[in-house]
Amino acid sequence: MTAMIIDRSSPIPQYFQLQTWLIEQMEQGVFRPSDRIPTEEELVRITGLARATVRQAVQNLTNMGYLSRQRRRGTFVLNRMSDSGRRTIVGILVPDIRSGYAPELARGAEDEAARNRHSLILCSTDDLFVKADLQSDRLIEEGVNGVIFVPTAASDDKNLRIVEKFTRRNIPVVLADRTVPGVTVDFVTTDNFQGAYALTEYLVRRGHRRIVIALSTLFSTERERLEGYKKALTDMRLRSDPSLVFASSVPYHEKRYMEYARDILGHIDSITAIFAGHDRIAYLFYAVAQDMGISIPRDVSLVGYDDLPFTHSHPASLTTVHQPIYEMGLESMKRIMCRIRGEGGGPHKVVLKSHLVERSSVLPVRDTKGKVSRLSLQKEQS
Amino acid sequence: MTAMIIDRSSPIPQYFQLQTWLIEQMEQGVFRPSDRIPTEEELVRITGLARATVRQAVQNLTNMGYLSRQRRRGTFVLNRMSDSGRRTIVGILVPDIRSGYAPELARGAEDEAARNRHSLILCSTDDLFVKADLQSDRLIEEGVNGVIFVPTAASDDKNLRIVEKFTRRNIPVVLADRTVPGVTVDFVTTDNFQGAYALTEYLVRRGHRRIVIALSTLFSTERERLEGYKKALTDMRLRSDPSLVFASSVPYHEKRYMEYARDILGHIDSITAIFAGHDRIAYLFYAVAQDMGISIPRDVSLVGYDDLPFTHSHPASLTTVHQPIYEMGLESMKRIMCRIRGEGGGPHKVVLKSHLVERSSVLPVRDTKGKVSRLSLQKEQS
DNA sequence: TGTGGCTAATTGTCTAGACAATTAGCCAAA
DNA sequence: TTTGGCTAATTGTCTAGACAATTAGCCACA
Repeated sequence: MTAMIIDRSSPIPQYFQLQTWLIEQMEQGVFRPSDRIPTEEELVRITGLARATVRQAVQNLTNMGYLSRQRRRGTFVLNRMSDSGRRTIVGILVPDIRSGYAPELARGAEDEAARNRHSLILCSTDDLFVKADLQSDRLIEEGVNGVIFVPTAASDDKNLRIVEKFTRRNIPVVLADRTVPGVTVDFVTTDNFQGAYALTEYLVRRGHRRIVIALSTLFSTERERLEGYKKALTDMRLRSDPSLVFASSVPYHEKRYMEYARDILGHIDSITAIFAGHDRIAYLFYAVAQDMGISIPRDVSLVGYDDLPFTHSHPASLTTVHQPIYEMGLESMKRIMCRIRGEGGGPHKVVLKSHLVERSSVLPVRDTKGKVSRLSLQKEQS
Repeated sequence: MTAMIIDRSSPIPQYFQLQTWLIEQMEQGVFRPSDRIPTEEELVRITGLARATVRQAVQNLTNMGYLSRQRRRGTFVLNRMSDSGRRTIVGILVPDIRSGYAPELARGAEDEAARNRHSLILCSTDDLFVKADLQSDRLIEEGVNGVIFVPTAASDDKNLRIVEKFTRRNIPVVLADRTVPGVTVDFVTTDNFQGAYALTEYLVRRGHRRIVIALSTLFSTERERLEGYKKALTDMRLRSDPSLVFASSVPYHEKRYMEYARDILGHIDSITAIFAGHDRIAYLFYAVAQDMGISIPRDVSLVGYDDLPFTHSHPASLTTVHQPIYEMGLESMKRIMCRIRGEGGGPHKVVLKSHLVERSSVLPVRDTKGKVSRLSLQKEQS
């Protein structure tokens, strides 16, 4: 006979014990999808319980979607995998679905979600804490199973509060792109330090010595890029001049950053290259330069960061660092799904590789601004 | 005493009769949210049923979310309204969240949804019927309350099938931007005919006579634009030359359309302006023209349609027609919400106004240019 | 071959009870 | 005031049965 299924002395209700046993049998493949399980009468014989008790257990499992009952035919195991997998909803909190890399990120997450019959709820935060806060309440009400969160431009503290709102409710969170110091959840980013290092190195090797960097220090990504820039300079025996660092403490804002650009391009005599914190900033430089009658790259070289999609079709093609944003969305969703499936363990850190894309916004230095370029000029002349 | 609640001779199960009665009491406000309903024992007295039967009824209602039970305290009526009102989810099916106006559209829909505590599930179809079909199945499984659908590049028939899938299940659908002939649901679009008419008129008034139009006839929007273009020409006493109409039957595809562009720009002598079916096509013309050493607008004028966001920052600023895409998303969501709230009536047709945005991709034609080109064309033909 | 009715298996509905577990609220003791 | 225990109310669990409804599959009959 079967081993004792029901422990009558246990404080756990007997119908519940039977339920658990039935689920176990299904999970271990003893009862497989579309199999018929024992009839109520048989279960009464097997367990020694009253039929009403057996019935309670079976009825519950039916309500929970494990079983399906048909008069006269019996009770059958449903394929719950596909069913429970289907009801998964993941929220994605991005600054603005219209701008930057958000569309690419969302699409990566969406594709991975679709592959697994999950759905993606879209939330734009406009990089504001208040909006993120409201949106996260809504997601919680909606009963999402997980969240992909691009931290806002607010303080670390506030971002942390958002994350905790979810984790307190056992809703897994993955930070995408930007991270928050002190956070204990999974995150997926790219190697911003390495990328910026390579980009700076690229400029220096082409004779650039006075490279302005313009970005916001509000985000971990741009902070890392700044560090990469500094490290590359010191590694190449160049002092990183603080007057060349335009580190704003406000997030990207077209009007505002346009003024920075105007300011920087106003001192064009003292610089040879501009490292824009990301492509949108770079395009602002293009626009402002055109206004001011400055030619890129003839008068000054420019590099960006991100490799946003329209970079390709843009007639003035920008040398930049390609970030695998789509893959970042994909990986974020993969991590969320692992967590939803119940994977434990400390926070995972996924760092994706980015790579330099050489286009035509950088020229080697040819004038009297740098020693190396003077040498190369002499060579060309001779 | 209360009227007879249970009809013991009815074939309707008695627990079910009790259930129905309880729901009625709640809906009629006899038992109101957070009220305590009679205890099982009291219900036994009232109905004359066995406690197990009463229990079955109450338990079912608990499972269905009508009631909440607490040991020793009693059974309480839940506020089901707020619960079901909040659970509104709307799906949005766009070609690709990364491209064209999809981000703007999604954001409009999202903002309107957020204002009403609704959520938006994002689905990209890649303009393919098969994907749209799969995604719509998923949305139905997810139990969405409404759908915003941008018809795919597939046949009208297939798009209709997608729409019907939802309507058969009483899920309201709004078509956004593109419509499908013969469809009987609400739709929101812009006045493509008027916009194209105005744009063509604008070109003609600047002396352009030979205006190539390049677009796909797959979508209602572009078909309407083509009609607007033709009407404007005939209204201005110009014959619309079929050889100037490049109407492709395939959807936008970079490589493919690049060849069209190359082809058209190869015959630049016989034309003075190009009307690109939408901005992305226009940007292809920029790129190809640059390749071929052709200057826009000096050698040929160019107009687009849509006014995609990056139009602004693009250094070669395109004269185009601004479509209120954000508002389109907003209005689509508003219509869906009306339908979800149960508003009846025939299909609503919302047409938003677009307007011409004059930038610098068009130059007036000097008389000689028109004449010369006409002559050269005649030579070629003879 | 098809048809209609019978039978037995199975789940669905229901009764009449018993005892268990939880806990709000009261009351007495510290 | 706080603490701890008691009590009664209420839902939770369980038994042992009965009859109802549905229907797959068989069998007999046309």
